[in-house]
Amino acid sequence: MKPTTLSQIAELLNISISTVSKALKDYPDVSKRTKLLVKETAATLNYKPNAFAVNLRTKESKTIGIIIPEVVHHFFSSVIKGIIAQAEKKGYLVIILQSNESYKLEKKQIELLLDKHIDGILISLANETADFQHLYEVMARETPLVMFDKIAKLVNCSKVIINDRNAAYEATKHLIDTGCKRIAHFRGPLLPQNSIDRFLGYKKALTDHNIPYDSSLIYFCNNMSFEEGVQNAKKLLDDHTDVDGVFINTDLVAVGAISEFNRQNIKIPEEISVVGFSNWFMSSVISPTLTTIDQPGYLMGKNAFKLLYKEIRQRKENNIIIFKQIELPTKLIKRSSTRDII
Amino acid sequence: MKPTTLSQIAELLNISISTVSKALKDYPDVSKRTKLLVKETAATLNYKPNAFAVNLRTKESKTIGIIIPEVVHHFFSSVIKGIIAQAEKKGYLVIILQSNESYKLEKKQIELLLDKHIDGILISLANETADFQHLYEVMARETPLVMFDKIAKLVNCSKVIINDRNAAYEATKHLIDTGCKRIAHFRGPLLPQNSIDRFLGYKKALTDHNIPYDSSLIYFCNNMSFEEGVQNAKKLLDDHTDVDGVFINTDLVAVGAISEFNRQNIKIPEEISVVGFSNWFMSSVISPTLTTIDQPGYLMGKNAFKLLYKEIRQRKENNIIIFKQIELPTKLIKRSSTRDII
DNA sequence: CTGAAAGCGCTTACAG
DNA sequence: CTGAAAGCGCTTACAG
Repeated sequence: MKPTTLSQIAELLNISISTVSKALKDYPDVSKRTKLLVKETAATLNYKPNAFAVNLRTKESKTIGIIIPEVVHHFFSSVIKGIIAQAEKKGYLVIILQSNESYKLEKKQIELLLDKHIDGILISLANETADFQHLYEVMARETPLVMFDKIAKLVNCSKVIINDRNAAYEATKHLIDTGCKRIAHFRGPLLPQNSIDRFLGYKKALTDHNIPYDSSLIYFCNNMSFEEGVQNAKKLLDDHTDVDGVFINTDLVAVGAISEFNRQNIKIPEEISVVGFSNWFMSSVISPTLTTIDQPGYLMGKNAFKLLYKEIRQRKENNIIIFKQIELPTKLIKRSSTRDII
Repeated sequence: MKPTTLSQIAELLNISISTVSKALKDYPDVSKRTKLLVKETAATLNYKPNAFAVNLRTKESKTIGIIIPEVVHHFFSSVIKGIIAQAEKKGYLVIILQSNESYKLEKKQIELLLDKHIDGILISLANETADFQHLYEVMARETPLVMFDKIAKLVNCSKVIINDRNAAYEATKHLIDTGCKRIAHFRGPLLPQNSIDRFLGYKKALTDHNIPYDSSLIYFCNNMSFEEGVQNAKKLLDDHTDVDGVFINTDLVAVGAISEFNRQNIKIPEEISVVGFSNWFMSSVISPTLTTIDQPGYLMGKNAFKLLYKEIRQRKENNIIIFKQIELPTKLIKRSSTRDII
C-alpha cells in the first residue's frame, strides 16, 4: 500500500499537478469546482503530503530538538512533558537527546540536530559546559535556540528560568525563621549557573540575617545523586556537631541526607532541619516529608517551546528577532523536615 | 551562513555534481585523486549532506517514533533512556509522543508519526486501547513496529516484555512464604494485558498454596496514582480487619497505600505486609522501604530498539521479516515492607 | 574514470 | 482559472 501522490490525483482527474497542489492548499486562483473535486479525490485516496518532499521544498521539518542532561529525572521529565504538549498544539514533533552532563556529548548532540535540519533547539546545559562555541554555531546557522533552567548567562538568546538566587534565599531564610543558627549547604558543581546562584542566595540570606558565612559548611556534590547526599550528611555529622540546618541543592541529594540522618537517629527537624530544591514527587512521601522549593517544570517546558515557536515565526517572516527572558515563579513548600515558624 | 551543497563543491572544482557525490561516498569508480580533492574541499567548506534531500531520495529519515502513556514516570523514562542510547549507536534520532493512556490520542500520535514518514514505531499501549486498527495500519504501511511492556497479545509483531504473570506469582508467593494468610490485591484497570497478567499471577499463587481466592479482596486502580493507593488502603482497612498482606500492581500506588497505613499507625510489615511492582527509585527511600519486583526499563528500551532496527534492516534488504519476542527477567527485591522468610 | 539525465514529491513564480 | 517549468539537494542507472 504505497501512499498516494499528487501526480496520481492529477492523472486520475486529468488535470495538472500544480492545480492539484494549489487546490489542496486553497489557493484563491483555483475554481471552486476543481477544488471540490480534488479534495474529494484526495480524501478517498487518503492523500497525505509526503513530508520529505515538503521539508525539502519549504526547508522546514516541523520538528524541534531538545537536549537535556538526563531523562530519568523528575524535573526534566516534567519539562519534556510540557514541551511535547505545547509543540503538539502547533504541529511540531520533538526529538529528545541526552547530554549525560557531558560537554562533549552535548556538542555532539547539537551537531546531530543541526545536521537533521530541525527547526529549533531547546537546551538545558550540562554541568560540564563552560565553553559555548557549539551554541554560537547554532545561532550562526540561524537555527532558533532557547535555553531553559541551566542556562549560560552570557549567551544572547531567549531563556526560561527561575530565580535560583531568590529561591535559595527564601529556602535559607525559612531555616533562619524557624530558629536555625548554624546552617550548612550542599551545593552543586562549580560551573552550572543554577548551583552558583543557589549558593549565592544561601550566602546572602545568612549575611542579611547576621549569620557569619563559614566555608567549612559548604559541601560539594558532583553528580547530584542520592549517594552523595548520604556521604555529605556523614561528613557533616563528623565535621560539625553544632549544625542545626542544611539547605541542599536538589531534592534527590536531600533525600539521601535525610536517610543518613534517620539511620544515625538524628531527629529531623528537632536536631537538624533540611530544605531541598525542586519538589520531586518522592519528597512528599518520605519520612519526614521534605520542605523544598517548587520548580515549575511543566510550565517551563511550555514556555520554552512558546519562545522557540515565536522565534521560528519571526525568522520565517524575516522580522527582527527579539530575545526574551521569562522568569517563572517558585514557591517554598513547607513540610515536616523543618520546624514551624514561631 | 548557508550550508554548503554538492553543487558548490562541483563548481569550485570544475567537476560534475555526480562525481562529487560519488567521491564522497567512496564509489569504486572514482579516481583517488578526485576523491582526495573532493573530500578535502568538503571538509574545508564543512559540507554536510542536506538531510531533507537525502530523506527524499532514500525514503528514510533515520528517525523513529516512540509512543508511551506517560513521560513523567520512572519506568517509562528509563525505557526512553534505553531507546535513545541504543538508537544513537545506530545513528537514529528518537521522537517522543505521549498517549496519556487515551486510545484516541494514541491513534492520533500514530497518524502523526506515519505522516512524518519515520522509519519505525515503538509503542507501549494506553490502558484504554482495546481496538488495534491503528496498529494494523502501521503494519499495512510496512512501517516496522515493536511493542514493549504494555502489549496486545493478538497483534503479530515483535515484542519486548517481562513475564508479568510469573513476576506477580513470585511477589504473592513471597507474601505467603513470609507468613501472610489473607492477601489483598490492588490491581490495574481491566484492559491492559499487564494488569490482567499480574492479577492472574496473584490468583494462581494463592490457589497453588491452598489459599482461597476472594474477589472482595481485589481493589481496582484506574490511573495508577498515589492517591488511589491511599483511597484503596482506606477502603481495605474499612472492609477487612483480617488482611495481613497486599500485593499492589505498581510502586506508586503501593507508596500511597504505605503512607495511609503509616498514617493510621498500622505496623508494616507486622500487621500488614506490602509488595509493589516496578521498583521505582522512591521505593528504596520511603519508610519502610518497599519490597517490589524489579522491572528492567533501560534494558527493555535497548532491546525494543534492537528489534526495531533488525526489522528496519530486514525490510530494506527485502528479507523475510521474522517477528521476535524477547522476555526479560525480573527479580524480587526484598526490603522492609515484608517480613523475613522463616 | 567522468558526467548528463532522470527522478524522489512537492511548491510557486510565471505565462497564457 | 489552468498548466508548464524550474527548482529544493541529493542519488544512481546509464552512456561515453
